[in-house]
Amino acid sequence: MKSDRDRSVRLLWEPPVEPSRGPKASLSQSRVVEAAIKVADAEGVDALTMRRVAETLGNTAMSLYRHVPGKSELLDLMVDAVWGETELAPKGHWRSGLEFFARQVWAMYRAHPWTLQLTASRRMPGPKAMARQDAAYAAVSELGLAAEEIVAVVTTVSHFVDGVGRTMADRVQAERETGVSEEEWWNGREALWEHFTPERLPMMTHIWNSGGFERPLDEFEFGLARVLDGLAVFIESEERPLVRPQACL
Amino acid sequence: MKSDRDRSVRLLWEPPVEPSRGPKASLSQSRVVEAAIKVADAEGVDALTMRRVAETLGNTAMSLYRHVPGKSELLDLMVDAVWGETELAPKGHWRSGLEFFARQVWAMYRAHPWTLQLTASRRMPGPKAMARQDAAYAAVSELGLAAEEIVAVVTTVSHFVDGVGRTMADRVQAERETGVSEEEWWNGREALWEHFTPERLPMMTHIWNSGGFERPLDEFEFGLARVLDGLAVFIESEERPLVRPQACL
DNA sequence: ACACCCTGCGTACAACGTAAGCAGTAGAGT
DNA sequence: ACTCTACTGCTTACGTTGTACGCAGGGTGT
Repeated sequence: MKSDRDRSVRLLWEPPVEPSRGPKASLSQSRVVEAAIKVADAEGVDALTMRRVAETLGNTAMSLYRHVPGKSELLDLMVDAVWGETELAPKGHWRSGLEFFARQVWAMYRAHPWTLQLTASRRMPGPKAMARQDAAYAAVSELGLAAEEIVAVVTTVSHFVDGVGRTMADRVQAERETGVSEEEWWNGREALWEHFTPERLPMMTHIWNSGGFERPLDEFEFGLARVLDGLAVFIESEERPLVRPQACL
Repeated sequence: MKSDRDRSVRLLWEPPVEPSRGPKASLSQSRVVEAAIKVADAEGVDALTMRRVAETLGNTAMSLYRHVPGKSELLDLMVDAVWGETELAPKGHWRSGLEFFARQVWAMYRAHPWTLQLTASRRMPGPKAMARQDAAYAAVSELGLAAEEIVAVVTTVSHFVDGVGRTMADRVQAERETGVSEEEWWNGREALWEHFTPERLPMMTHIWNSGGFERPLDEFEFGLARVLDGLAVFIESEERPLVRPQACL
């Protein structure tokens, strides 16, 4: 149990050592991870099976277990690998730093939506994900905030980006699974629209008639600007309103 | 294909009709949905199998298929049922209305975290979820916003709440699966803490040493206040900065 | 009384992750 | 050169999932 998770830590934080004895491996850990990421990118998280990954490498499922302890650890490695693709924010104003952070995470989510469909909790954090997190905290480190306020500010941005990302990821997955675009799909739901009466759903029919659903604002851009505005109110206020610790769960 | 989804629509929006012929059913659709929600609440989304739901009802897996077309439709029904537990906001100031909306959704997520672990896209929306959505739009309907701005404002709040909710849901699931609390689990990761050096992760070690991780601010309360502040800046500004439509995906 | 449409359920199948074990290979030690 | 042994890729098999199929029997309308 304990050793399992510690193996994950070693897997993520320490470079794999090549054995000196025995036949050379035709695969390697990094090649397995790379192939798995390609499969997830191209075919979605549901297609990410050990058999499918092995197939793209010209091997059988069980051969992967020579390089990766199990699927869970493979996911840990995949997630940290894609975090490595993001850039760290340059020094500057807190707002541009947080915005940079948000845009990097958003870009990562768009390139690899499957990361959002994996359970995040208790996933062993790797060095690249941690470096990214550290850089985000650094962006708001010189404003005289208390440590827990620094955490709260970055967390707020993260939660918003996660929220938009999840919606986007679900959409991408649905489009791939059905082969039907979002718009086409909803257009085909006549049976649903029949229930959209002004009596039942006054606001939604009004918005619909005004075209508010057809020409939506960019969810990420709009929301990010608002969230940063809200953080600015907090950060730049004279007397900061302190929200004190409280049971959260 | 098409008829499948239309059946979902009928399932959700039209009350089920009792057949007049044949033996009385010992189960009913609502009893199946109720039992499924209980299982998901108590044992998590992974335990939500047809066999397990049937077991709690004293039946076998296949007997459920007399009342529900498949697992996907059962999930549709479960999600709409829990939306029905939330209250609609009373009329009032936009901010209190949006806050009420956010708190209702948050309460629902806390009571039924599994809703966040289901893929949301293309899940057939039911009447109760729609009523809730309509009420949220109504909260900001009298501010002179354009239709697409109304949508964007509510969407921003939703994304934030979804983000916090997801994190919470993952945490709950992990605690149930492992039987180990979040704190205990991280405390047991000595192998991980060895890599937390000030050179590698300066901000995180600083925050750690300042106790910023031990006494965190309430993620939901802090973030919600910031998001609403940011929306206030937008809503109450003289000349509203218009973010025009743009490719989002 | 008959036909028919219900009911619940047993069996079966194709995925999935992965435990166990096996034959072959190539560097290390002598 | 020879053996030992760590290491390779792979086969087989198991338990769990959603659910298609079809059957025996029950209750209602005619």
